[in-house]
Amino acid sequence: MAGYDFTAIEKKWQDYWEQAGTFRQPNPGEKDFVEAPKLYVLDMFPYPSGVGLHVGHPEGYTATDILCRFARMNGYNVLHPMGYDSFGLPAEQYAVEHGVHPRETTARNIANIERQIRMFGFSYDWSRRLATTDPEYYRWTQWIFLKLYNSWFDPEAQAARPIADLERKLLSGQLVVDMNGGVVPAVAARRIADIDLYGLQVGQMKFSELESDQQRRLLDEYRLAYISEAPVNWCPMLGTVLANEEVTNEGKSDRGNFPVYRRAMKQWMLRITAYTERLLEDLEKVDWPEPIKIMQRNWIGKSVGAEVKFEILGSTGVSPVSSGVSPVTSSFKYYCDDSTRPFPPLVSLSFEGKNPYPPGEPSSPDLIAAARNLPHLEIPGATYFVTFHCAGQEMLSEPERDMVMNACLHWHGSKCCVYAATVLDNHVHMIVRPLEGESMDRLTHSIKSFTAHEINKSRARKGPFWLEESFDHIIRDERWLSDFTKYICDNPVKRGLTSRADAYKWLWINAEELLIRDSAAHFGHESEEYRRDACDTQSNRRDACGTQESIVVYTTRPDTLFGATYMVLAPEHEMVGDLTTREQAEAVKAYVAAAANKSELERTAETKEKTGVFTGAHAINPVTGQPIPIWVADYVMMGYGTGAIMAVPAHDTRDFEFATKFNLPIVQVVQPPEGVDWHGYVDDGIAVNSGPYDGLPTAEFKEKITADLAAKGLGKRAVNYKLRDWLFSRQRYWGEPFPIVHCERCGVVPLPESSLPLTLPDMDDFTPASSSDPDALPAPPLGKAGDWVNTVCPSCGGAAKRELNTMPQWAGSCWYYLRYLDPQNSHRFCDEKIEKYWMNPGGKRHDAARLQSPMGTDLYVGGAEHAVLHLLYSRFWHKVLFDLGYVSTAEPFGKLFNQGMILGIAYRDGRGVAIPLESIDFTGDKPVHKETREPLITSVEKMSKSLKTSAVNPDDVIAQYGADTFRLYEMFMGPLEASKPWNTRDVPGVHRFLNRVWRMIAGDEERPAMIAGQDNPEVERSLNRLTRKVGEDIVAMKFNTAIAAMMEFVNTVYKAASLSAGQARRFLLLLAPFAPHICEELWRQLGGDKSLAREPWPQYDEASIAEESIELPVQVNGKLRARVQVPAGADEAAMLQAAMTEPKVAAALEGKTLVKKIVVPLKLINFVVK
RNA sequence: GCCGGAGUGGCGGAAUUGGCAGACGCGCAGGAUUCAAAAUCCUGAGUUCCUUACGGGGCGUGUGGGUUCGACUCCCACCUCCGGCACCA
Repeated sequence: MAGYDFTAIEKKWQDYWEQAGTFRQPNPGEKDFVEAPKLYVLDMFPYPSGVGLHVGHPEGYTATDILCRFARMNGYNVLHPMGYDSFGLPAEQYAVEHGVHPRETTARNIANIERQIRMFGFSYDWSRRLATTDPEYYRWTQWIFLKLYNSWFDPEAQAARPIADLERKLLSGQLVVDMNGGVVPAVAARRIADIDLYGLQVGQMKFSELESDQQRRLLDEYRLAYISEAPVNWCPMLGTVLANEEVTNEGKSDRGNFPVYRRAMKQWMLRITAYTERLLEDLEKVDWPEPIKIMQRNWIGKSVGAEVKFEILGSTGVSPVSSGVSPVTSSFKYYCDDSTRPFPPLVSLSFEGKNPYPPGEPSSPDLIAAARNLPHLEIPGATYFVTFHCAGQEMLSEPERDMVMNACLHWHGSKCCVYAATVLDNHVHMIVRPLEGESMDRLTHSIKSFTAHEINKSRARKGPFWLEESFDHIIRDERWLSDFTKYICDNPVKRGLTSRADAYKWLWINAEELLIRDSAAHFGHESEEYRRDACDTQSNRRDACGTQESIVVYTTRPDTLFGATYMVLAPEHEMVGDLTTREQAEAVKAYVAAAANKSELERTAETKEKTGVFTGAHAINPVTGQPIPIWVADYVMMGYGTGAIMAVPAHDTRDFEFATKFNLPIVQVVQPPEGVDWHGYVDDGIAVNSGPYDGLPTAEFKEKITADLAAKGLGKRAVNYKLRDWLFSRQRYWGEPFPIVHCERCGVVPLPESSLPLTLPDMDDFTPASSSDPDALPAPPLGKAGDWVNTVCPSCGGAAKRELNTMPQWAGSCWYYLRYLDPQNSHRFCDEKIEKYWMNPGGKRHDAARLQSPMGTDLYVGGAEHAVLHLLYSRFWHKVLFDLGYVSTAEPFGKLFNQGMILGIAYRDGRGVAIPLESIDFTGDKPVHKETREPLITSVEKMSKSLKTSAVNPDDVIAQYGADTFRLYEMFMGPLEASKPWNTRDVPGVHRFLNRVWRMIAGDEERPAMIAGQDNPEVERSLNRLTRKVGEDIVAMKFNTAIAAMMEFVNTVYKAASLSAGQARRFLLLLAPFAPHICEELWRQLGGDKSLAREPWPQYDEASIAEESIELPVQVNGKLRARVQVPAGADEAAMLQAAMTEPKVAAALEGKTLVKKIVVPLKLINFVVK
């Protein structure tokens, strides 16, 4: 296509801008910095792949460039940088395949993509260019990691604080350690009785009393970056673990489509979950497209519901044959034909069936499970059988068990009498009687606290030790006790019960039998009042101790509790083993093993068909008192809620399917609206079959039952999130190394900041281990760099090994917008003052805020594919930096704009084969194949190389039409946010427009330019209107209509065939942001002596836009009948007059009754007639 | 399945947010220029019916209903396509 010489012009002006430094933007503090309102316009930086630039990239880049050029002409200081997200898997894979070092391929790819980006003439400040692979860049990525590592999330402040603050608070006693290893505020005990021997609330420990090693471990549990052994997505083919986000729906790796398995592995995690609430709340502060906000909210997945406790019933052969109204008042019958007891039973019970306690040493799970069935009661003067679980990190060693046992045996004196104690499988079992005035409730706390203290004092280099989860039971028969005492006395090992097998079995069986008799007798005659007291005591204790004798479920529908007819545990649930009966053991074991071995793919592929297996155990529905079976099924996941559910088949689709398949009872508890079947009805309704709650609407019911359950200690309000902590390590070479060493003596040790950057070692063999075996172990490539791996510990100077994992690709992109602010700074990731200037609104001009956003970058443009991951991760890092005082805004990106995807058009024949453009005849209504004349189907699809017709290479388009045409075409295609097809056949249209502009101002061989000596009045009005329109459209990012308006203007000029040089110049300024090269050239031809990039944006004259007369549409009964000309200032009467006298209108009104006259001033008139 | 977004000429799309549907561009047709073509310039066109013509009427924004003097725009139900999430209790 003939026309102006865009190739030469574009080269000329790109060189000019580069040499003149036209777009270099000085920072505050630099000598050529000028005080002005700021505008920070950010593009999502590209990943420099080997393929080069895609047509999608320049779409967003052109949009931001237009806005930036517009802002400069409006007097803003504009920050508009570009860089490269150059670490990552594809670069490494490409390098592996081609046997070239990723550093080389990355450098090559960057060079190519930068050449392409520069061809477009974008007004980037190239002096701020960065690459995430540059050691001077990732030095600060590592630095931020250290900040994460050295911080914790202070729940009181709801913010990140240095970990040193936590340590200080713990050492000062402001915070103490509770029995679960949690850090809690030290509250003043309400009663003296709640304080234990060491002045703490019962069940708490002072941090300072812990070994230094234990202290360190405790602190590690609170860091924002921590190592955790958690189930992760392991991809053996890629030889790396992947984030959830990098695994596809089909359970394959995002890259390469390899199978991914769930495996427990030690990995670095970032505690993003600490920020869920703030990540959610602060979405209100930013100007983002609502759909993107919704996607982020969905990803975080907050739901409000309740946790409900279900008591477990019968597991080790003890099963109820009848049950009462509540677990507390249930009565039991047991059978037992054990004849090996050393002492005869003191109470006769009816024994049926077989022996639940087979010969041999009973295991702790057996005992615990049995204990769970027994009621908790607080009876004055009773003797108790108590079981504690030792919650240390490892199994106790033999000497430690003795230590614990002795500690328990010697725990007596003023408060209680300890008859016996033993330790078995990390469980402590004791027989204790509180002395007068003491309650067992308080005693158990003291015992825990005391014992833990004693043990922790003497344990070295092991994790902290706690006692938790007590099960205490009453032994009240004095005669039995004396027999027992006699037995102990007769025993060669006095009181110690070290011949555990016999002594223990004896102890247990008798204790249980006595207990049963006691309870039965007790409930036979106790008053209601006493029963309530017992209940209260029970629930209080559970709150304080945590419970293992019950299963806690999370539900968003506590209102359907009466319809919970069974329970389901996730296969990974820790209680599955304990619960399962011997009869079901095989089946459950097999099922759990199978679930663990399934890849994600297999597990999702089976969505259609529910699977599961019965554990043999039952729980008690807390509101109906009915026993319900406990199942294991993989449709319940360990990672969400508590890993256990109450199943309400009547009102949950999945439970309904499951119950139908396994023939479980389905009970309706919600009444749907008229005509709707209640089977599987999941929406709100009216409660039925729900006892006292019948008739309540769902929402109200939820509130009420949650409160009622809480009052009884059976549940509480709970909030859950789908968001999980961020798996932050990869077993790859091409990523940021962790600034961490592992020292045998000191454990995990961070490098000092002064030693950064920790650069990647130069390696010849950086290939990751690849295997098809799901059980292959990760072998990070860095492990092969021996010299690099072996180092000294910065803390003790001893031998240490470096962390072998690298950071994921997201790391570098989490903060690059901050580095652009001050990219050369070698002392700080970014200067404080500079950060404040660019990240906060401000500037002297009154209209500065027109383009600015309230915080962070003023505009961030990129594809919606980053709607969750990158944007969530960045916000998280930014908030941590904000909490620690390194940045001044709560959010990084004030305004976000998502460009739509550019699709390709493919023409396919009947068989679905894509036909190349050359073989298509477009002359008819429908495209047909040139040879076969077969009609072709036009389909719009994602661009890919396989669709011959749809893949577009920017290089080719620019070579043929130039950058200005490319820019203009992509902006003219449609709204920026919409997905739209690239149609190569439309490109010449905008090119033609630019040629028309050229001929209009510069002329060509055949025709002179249209420049006249004076303003053309018609052109003037049109130009004023255009000036307003283009300004408004740019601010609103409606570039397509701005371009259409400019085309209209040019058409007007062609009709008028003249415009003045001044008018031409004003027009060029309007077009320049869109098509800068041609405008610069024509500007020069019209006498400009420098770039127009900083010429003031043209003003328009409001008065000259107004038309003298307007055309008024006239409707009759809503149908357009005519148009009349009225003066612009016409009043209502004049408009009506003009309308009614119009012949066609008059004809339509003829003989009809005029009912109503609608007059919209200067817009329209409508007559309503009958 | 759930959550978003979108359906307007042969095609990409426009419509001041309830007031002239189809701006602008592609493609198409006709004309001018040319020996001819390309390029360029001008003109035409949603569709259908009546009319030789000039003109004029009907129908038209995925489908069906509703609100309104008036609906591409608001409400209800449904269909199709695109994107995201997906056994999240």
